[in-house]
Amino acid sequence: MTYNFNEIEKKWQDFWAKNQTFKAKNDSEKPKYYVLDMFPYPSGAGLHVGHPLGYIASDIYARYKRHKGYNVLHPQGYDSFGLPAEQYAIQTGQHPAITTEENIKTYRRQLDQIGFSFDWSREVRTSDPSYYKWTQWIFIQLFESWYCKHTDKALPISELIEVFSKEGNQAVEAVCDDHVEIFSASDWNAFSSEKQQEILLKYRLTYLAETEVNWCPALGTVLANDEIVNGVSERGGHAVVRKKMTQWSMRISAYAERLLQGLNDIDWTDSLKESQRNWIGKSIGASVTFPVIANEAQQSQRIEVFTTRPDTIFGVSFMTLAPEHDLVSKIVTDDQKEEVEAYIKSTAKRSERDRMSDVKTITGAFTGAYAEHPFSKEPIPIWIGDYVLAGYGTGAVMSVPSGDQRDYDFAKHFNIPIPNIFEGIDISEEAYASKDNVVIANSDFLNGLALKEATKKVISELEKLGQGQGKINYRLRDAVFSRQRYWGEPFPVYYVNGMPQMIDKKHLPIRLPEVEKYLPTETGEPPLGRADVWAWDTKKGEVVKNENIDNVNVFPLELNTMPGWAGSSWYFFRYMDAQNDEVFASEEALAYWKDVDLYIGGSEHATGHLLYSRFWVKFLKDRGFVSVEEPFKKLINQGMILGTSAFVYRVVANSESEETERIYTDFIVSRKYSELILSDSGVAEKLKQQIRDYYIDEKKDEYFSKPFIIEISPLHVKVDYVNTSDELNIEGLRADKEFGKDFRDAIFIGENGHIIEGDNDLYKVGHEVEKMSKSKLNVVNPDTICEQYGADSLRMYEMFLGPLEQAKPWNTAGISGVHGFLKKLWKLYMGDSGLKVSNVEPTAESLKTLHKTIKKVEEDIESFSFNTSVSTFMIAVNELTAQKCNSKEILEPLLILLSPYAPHIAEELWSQLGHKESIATTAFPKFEAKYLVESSKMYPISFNGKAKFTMELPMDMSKDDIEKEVMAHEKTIAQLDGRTPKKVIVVPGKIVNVVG
RNA sequence: GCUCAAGUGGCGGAAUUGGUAGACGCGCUGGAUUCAAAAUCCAGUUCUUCGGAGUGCGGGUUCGAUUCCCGCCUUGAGUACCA
Repeated sequence: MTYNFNEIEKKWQDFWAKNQTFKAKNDSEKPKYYVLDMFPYPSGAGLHVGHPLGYIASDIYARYKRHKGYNVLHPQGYDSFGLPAEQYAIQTGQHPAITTEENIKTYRRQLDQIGFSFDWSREVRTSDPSYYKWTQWIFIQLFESWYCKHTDKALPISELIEVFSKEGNQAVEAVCDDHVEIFSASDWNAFSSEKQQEILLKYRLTYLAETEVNWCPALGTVLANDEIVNGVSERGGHAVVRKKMTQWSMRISAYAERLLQGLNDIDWTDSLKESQRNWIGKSIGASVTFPVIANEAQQSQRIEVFTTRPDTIFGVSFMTLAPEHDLVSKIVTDDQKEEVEAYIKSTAKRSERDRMSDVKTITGAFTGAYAEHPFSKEPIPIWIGDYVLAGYGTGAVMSVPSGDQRDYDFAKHFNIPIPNIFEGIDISEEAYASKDNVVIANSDFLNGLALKEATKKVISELEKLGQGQGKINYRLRDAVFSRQRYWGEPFPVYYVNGMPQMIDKKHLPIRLPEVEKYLPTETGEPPLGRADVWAWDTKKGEVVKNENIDNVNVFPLELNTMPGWAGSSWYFFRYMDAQNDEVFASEEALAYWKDVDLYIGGSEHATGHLLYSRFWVKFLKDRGFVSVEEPFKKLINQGMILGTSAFVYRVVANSESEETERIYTDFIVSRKYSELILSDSGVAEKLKQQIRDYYIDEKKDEYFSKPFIIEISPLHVKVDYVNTSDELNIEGLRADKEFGKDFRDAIFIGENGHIIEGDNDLYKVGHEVEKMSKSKLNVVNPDTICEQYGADSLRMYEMFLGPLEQAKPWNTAGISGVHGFLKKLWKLYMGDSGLKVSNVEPTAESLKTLHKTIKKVEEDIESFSFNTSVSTFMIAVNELTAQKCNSKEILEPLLILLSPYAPHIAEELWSQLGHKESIATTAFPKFEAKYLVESSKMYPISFNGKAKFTMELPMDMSKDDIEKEVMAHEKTIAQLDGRTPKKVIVVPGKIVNVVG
């Protein structure tokens, strides 16, 4: 009987599905364990071998935990709202729901064929109304909450309204918009409803406000900070500009400190925690107010700045405002007006990207106005400059050129004085930005103080003046929550007199309306502006036709949709109770499953999904909907699997006289030959002649008759046409549907310089390790691998490649190793005539092999070192084969060890051994140390730390006896060559080292 | 610039309470089997001037360092005028 993996794998996948082997129970006596993979977005391209890496690792762990007696929740679903499906819809007119459905089918088929132990009865899709009903519900909860600083948690907005109506807002300590007006209870009660709603928006955890946003014209939508990479959109790489728009925002800044502190209690990698810490960006300093010196035409104004170095306040020689700062237009003098306006115009034109890529050019303008120094009362010129960001702090800085390099450069450029306030520090070349060895000078009452004391002193003096206090600032900004797109969750919001109103929870879900096109309207409204049935009837409690809008009972609905991270910020709770229609998950389910014990996914979600999820969970906890503070107890980032790209080398002729005149020839040379051409002029001449001869009858002949230089242009080719020896399948390449036509006329020159006709020469490709992607033509499809080697081989090979967290290149050739191992394993159990396993007593040797394997595999799984257990299995099978072991007592437990890694073959052999039940919940074998006890040890004998030979000595031999034995050994005498050793180190059970 | 991670054969990688560096696999070489091929099996495979040398480089601690300490270099990832 041979190992027919295709048949076996299909058989067991069907068995698991039919018997619901992996269905998790919500009421179990067993301890719970929740293993989760990051939500996949079902893209049209399907899976490549890089995608399942994390899924395989989590599946191994989930299966292992079942063997260890846990009730395991291991679900899967789809983050199915998103940009790619919508972009495709725009191009083809196809409804995104249809493409999404098709893509999900492909994903499901691909996932199934790898043999994952998912509980599919709990599948969720973010684009499913029964799911986004609860996303909308959470949004409403956020709207109906505010953040109380006093209790440090979110509270219902009704409690805030009660306080307002009883005592106004003077005593309220809330996280809210800056500059909220102070009012009394009687003021509040006298306000109109609109006014009250306007005020409440400044307190709500999700609020509508005009904010400066990142607008991406190409995608027609705003983007959150984490959706922008290097100044361009993460998806598609389009330009992003700054724009003021009215948008929904999430007051995540309220949770900055808790998000930061919570990192200390979770088991995540340091690098991931570090990125979140940087993203939150806590800095401790002071806020300082500088009055603007008023001239007769202007009202008195104040500039508030944030600084981390209040101790350097006497070093301030100018102030700088961001060009967008509100105050600029109010303080600019008539003389400077023209210059300032011109400067603002020129900076507004620069995109975010330009501004970032060009940090060296110093630009700015003087406003003509002056501020007054809090202590010296000296006038300080106020400048504007785009090195000051409107979005950070207050958008204004007190510039201390002696202590900050950017201020220093700005001052040098505009000839502003640079007063030195550091004792014994030379600042003639650069600023002294270090916080070490600071002694303040030329600073009145701060003279002679070190940083810490000076900071303390200056803050207390500022407080006395009422011009400042200690302050903590966070870089974390409130997150923009509106997207001007179609394929996302609709907001459960309608507008009365321009004020947003929540639709009552009982009417949820508010379903996405139909539109005829997925583009913005002609007037620039989002795609939902095209819907005809998109108005809210408050009487009927349903969505009705727009024509019914009367602004009395029927009102317009919100036209924006929610961003991709809305649905993914809470999905892990839905898996606990996926079918519930009454609540997002029942109390019992939430109480049983609590949180995710193990979360595996990519590090690209560090500052997006993983931060937003933590924020929503903290909020849900504050409001009593869940009991956990953090969603993901342990998190592992799997490393990327890189692709091995293949290159052919096209010959390019470049005119000797005019360097820009390049012609791509039809000649494509092999790897080795391409190097030869560049290094050996003789070979190059020969090729030139071949090219001239070839084009002799063509128009290009004229070009090639003149002298030209040969260059080589590497070109990606599909890795599908390259075999394990790097040889290119030329005929296959020419027949390729997509790229074949590019090579139909190509002339291939092989390794030995011959034009390839038949098998007279070989064409070899070059290769390079790059990210696996469609555009680099280096994707390897798991379907092909499963077909040729089987899912078990794929699973084991993905693990065998290297440590889970590290990036590593894929090389299909290497899979023969693990595939050969599985065949060898099969042969250990199955002979030509069937099962070879019997009830014979195992040998001590076999028991030792088994137990050291149990020990190692268990340790490896616990430490997520899956690559080393694959080696361990190989060693075990090699040893047992050599021992000719066919004892059931050995081979049966071995299958349980293997089953998390290669579940199909394990199930098959398990049933061959006579079991009727699945191997999935069989108890993990128990390691027994007694089988590993050794009576002797092969001691390595070292001389000055270098091992020279080994000696077998009893384990229980004393140190002295070992030394005597070693010294008496003939090889020792030969090594020493008559010398007397200074010292002999004997470490029993380890090593002997002879020194001297 | 800052933060984090990582540098070991031709390749993926193994070994860290400091104790025989290169497990396991790929590839390669030779052999067996075969008419031949595939498959399978066996042997070898860090370099070497055969003394030794050797885990990115230079120091240090130690009887002994891939492992610990100090200083550099390189690569990758993230972040970036954050006051």
